Amino acid sequence: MLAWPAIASGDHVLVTGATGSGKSLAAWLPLLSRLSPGSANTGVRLLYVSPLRALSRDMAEGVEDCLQGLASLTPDAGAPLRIGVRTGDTSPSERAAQRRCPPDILLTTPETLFVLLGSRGGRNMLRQVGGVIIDEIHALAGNKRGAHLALSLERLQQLSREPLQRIGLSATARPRRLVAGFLAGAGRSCQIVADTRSPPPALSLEIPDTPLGTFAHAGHWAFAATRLGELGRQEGTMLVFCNTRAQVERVAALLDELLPPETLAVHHGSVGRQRRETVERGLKQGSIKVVVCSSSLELGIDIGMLDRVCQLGAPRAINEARQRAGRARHRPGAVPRLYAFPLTLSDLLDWHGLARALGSAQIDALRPCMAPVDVLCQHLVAMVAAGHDQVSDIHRLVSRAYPWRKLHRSRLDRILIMLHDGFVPGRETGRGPLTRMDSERLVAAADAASMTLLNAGTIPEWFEYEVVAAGQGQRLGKLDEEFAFESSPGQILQLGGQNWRILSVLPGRVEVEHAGDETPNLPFWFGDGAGRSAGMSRQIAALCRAAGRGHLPAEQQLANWLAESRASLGRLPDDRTIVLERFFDPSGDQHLVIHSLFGARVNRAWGLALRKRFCRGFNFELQAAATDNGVLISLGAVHSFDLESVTGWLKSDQIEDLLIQAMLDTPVFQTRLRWCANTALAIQRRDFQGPVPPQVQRNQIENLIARIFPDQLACLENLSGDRRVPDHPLVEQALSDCLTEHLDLNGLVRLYRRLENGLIHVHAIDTATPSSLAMALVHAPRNSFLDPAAAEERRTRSFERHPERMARAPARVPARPQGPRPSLSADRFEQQLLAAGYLLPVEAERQALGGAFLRLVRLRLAVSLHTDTGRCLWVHVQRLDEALAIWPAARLQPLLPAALKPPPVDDPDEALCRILLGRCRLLETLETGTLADESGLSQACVAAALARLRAEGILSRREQAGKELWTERKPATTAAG
DNA sequence: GACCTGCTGCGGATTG
Repeated sequence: MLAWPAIASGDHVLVTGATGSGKSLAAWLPLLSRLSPGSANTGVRLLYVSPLRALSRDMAEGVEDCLQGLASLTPDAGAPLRIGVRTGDTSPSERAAQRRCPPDILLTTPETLFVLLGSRGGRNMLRQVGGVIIDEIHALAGNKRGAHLALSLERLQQLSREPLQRIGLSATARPRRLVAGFLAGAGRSCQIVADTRSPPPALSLEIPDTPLGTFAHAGHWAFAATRLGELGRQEGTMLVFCNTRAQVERVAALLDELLPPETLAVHHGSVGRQRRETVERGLKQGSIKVVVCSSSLELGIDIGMLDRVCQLGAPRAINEARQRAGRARHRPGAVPRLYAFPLTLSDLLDWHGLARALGSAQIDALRPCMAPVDVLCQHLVAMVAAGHDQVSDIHRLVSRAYPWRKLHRSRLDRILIMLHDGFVPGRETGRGPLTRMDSERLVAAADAASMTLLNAGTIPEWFEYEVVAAGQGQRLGKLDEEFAFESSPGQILQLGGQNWRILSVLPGRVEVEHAGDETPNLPFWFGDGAGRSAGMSRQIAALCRAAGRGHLPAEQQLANWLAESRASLGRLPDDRTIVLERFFDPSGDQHLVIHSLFGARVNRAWGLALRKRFCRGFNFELQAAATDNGVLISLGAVHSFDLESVTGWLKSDQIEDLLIQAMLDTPVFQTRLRWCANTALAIQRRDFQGPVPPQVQRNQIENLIARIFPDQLACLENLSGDRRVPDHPLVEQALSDCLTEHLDLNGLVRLYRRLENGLIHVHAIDTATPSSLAMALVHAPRNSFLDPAAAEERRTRSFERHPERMARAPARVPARPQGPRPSLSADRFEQQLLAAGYLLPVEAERQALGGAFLRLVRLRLAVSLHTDTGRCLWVHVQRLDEALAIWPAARLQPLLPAALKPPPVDDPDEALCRILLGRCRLLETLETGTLADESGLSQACVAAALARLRAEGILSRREQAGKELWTERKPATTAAG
């Protein structure tokens, strides 16, 4: 194994390799062999940090076995090495024992390491540490949790009397240099040992008999359940991954009847810990055969060797697919197999993108997490409380941590001033200082140390209701605050695959009892959706580009769908193409879809920025939604714009400012600010009494906002122009989190630069009915909405309410004039004349209707209109008001009595639009030059009216042989599926 | 008519 010499050399080493490649052993063995057994025990010498408590626990057992194996080889080696696990689960008595007599090897989590560094006893334990293993480092390197760990490692390095060797383990780590830099710290070198021999997982696509569509039908679900039941009844164990907790519960309910009793279980983040551990044990021992789970069983904890892994829908990232597939046949050399259950056409496309990525060994790149202020605050308070009192020493230490390698001293000073001010400059209110400057020395507040220990870590808090079994007090799981709030006693709910009857809903707590087989409600949880990864999006876009060039996938349904989409849009969106599609709904509202395959974080940013721009341009709050495949903007009928100009409304250098203003209006900003304030210790999540209740924390965040950011809570009517964002490190951090985590600002700016440089092509098309790609956005789920309007208030709902033809006011519906009725043929001619606006004599003669016209003239229902440019047009008197507005100098023949001659309408532009629309309906296709010529109007005048009709979505334009052709768009129907 | 956002973490030191 290549890792051994690298680790034995004493360098920092990053070891990457597929799950089951033996990289754990490769890291542990050289380090264990170096620890001399039986030496005087003075402290921990080898530290292991994993992102999961359960992983540390499992690993301790594995290392114990390994040590016993080594001991049997060298029986006279003296006292065995002692192993300890320290996490939040460790009992107080065990903690005390570890302090008195530290183990040689300690396995822990990043948060507990921070806590240990924050106490005198913990620091004493850690002074001898010479090596640290960071497991599953990819789960930490790109986020605040990892940045937090990076500072802990620097503090550990300074504490330890030994040079600290760092070993990182990862299944997937890219960019490797970033992860290696993160592991070693600034200015230190790191060897990289990569095992690239892992075979790509095999995919089994499980496609239902009924064709897939935009949505999953009941039949598709039934197919998936039946097939999962078949697979589940086979020999061996099986995992079924779903993308949401709600979906896990739903699948479990469907599978329940298809599998032998007691062999099915549920595992996700809102199932109680005790139940989850029971499920993990049952799976490992084989008593439970099928577990339906969310990503809670994705990372490395030991659940034994699984025979089959299934995925409902499609994973949202390449690494996710790889990790999940790796759960099957978890042993070296075996090819993992993943049973894929696409439920929609878009899932099918995703799986083909994933197959490309897996086949070509692509993995998702981590995004670096740079210098988060809130994380630094937490460490600064802990460091000062632990006795660091010189700013220059602290600056030196902090800037060795990779995320802060560029930290400027003035920036650090500013943050220390904020802590000195108790987060609110120049105010007596708020909490007092956590640390203060006392004649060149830093001094911590009396409660600073305990605050850091009680509020360690960066994982944000979702205010959830605890579900508790009445009487026994057993914690069964958690419910979303909103779901719990809407629940009432007597209702049945399903949680963890079991049914519970609600007995009472108390603040923060729902008491339940077992509820047998009654039909339950399925809970919902509002989480944060990361969206599809950039790497996976690129694969899908590349696949679409190939399809656009005729290289359609072999899978027939997918090929048909892509071909059909290309036919209706004219082009498929891909990595170099954005397609703009506009259509009307049956009530006449306009909708714009930007087909952009760059993923939900880019599209969310795009939608919000456009929404802000529209809002300013039209003074109109419009509805919008964003998914991984596009943006939907719903407008009223009144707003007209040129479709091609849409991308030009934003400029790459204005996007950031627009998005800042857009984000300030959303609840996401307040939540992110609360998370930052929690991490920075500005607002405590826990105190000596236990968790601080949600309503108290919410009040505190409002108070904090009122002091540092009064504009944010001000009445909107008192504000004009942009809101001024205060110069406050926590506000800056919260905004940065909004723009780079919730949204992908940089991704959108890069996309816009490519648009502006012509590297991305824009294709615009007006469609009569939404394309099937657009239908996915028309029916987008509520988690994709970018505005506060509720699901029942969406403009897109008119597609469900009005299956009949698109309602568009006809150009004119004239009342029948009084008087003698003409003959039948004359009647038909009269209708045509009314509808057409005007007819050319040659057109009427061609139909031998000259006689019909003369009869109408005799009845004083029609006239010839001679324009001042010498054209002759036949016009019905009912439309003479419009005609005279357009041709005010025209001469009528025969002359009409004044009483019969109407005054011209007020709006000649509108009149021309109506007349031209009539011509268009008569002739089906119009050409600009011909129209100008026959009417005697200037080409510019005609073109302006046609453009207006197009902007309103009534006409569509195409070019043919250098000519501009116009047709009326067909009415929309409710195309679905 | 359907589809309806993942997971991970969490006192110490002393007294009675």
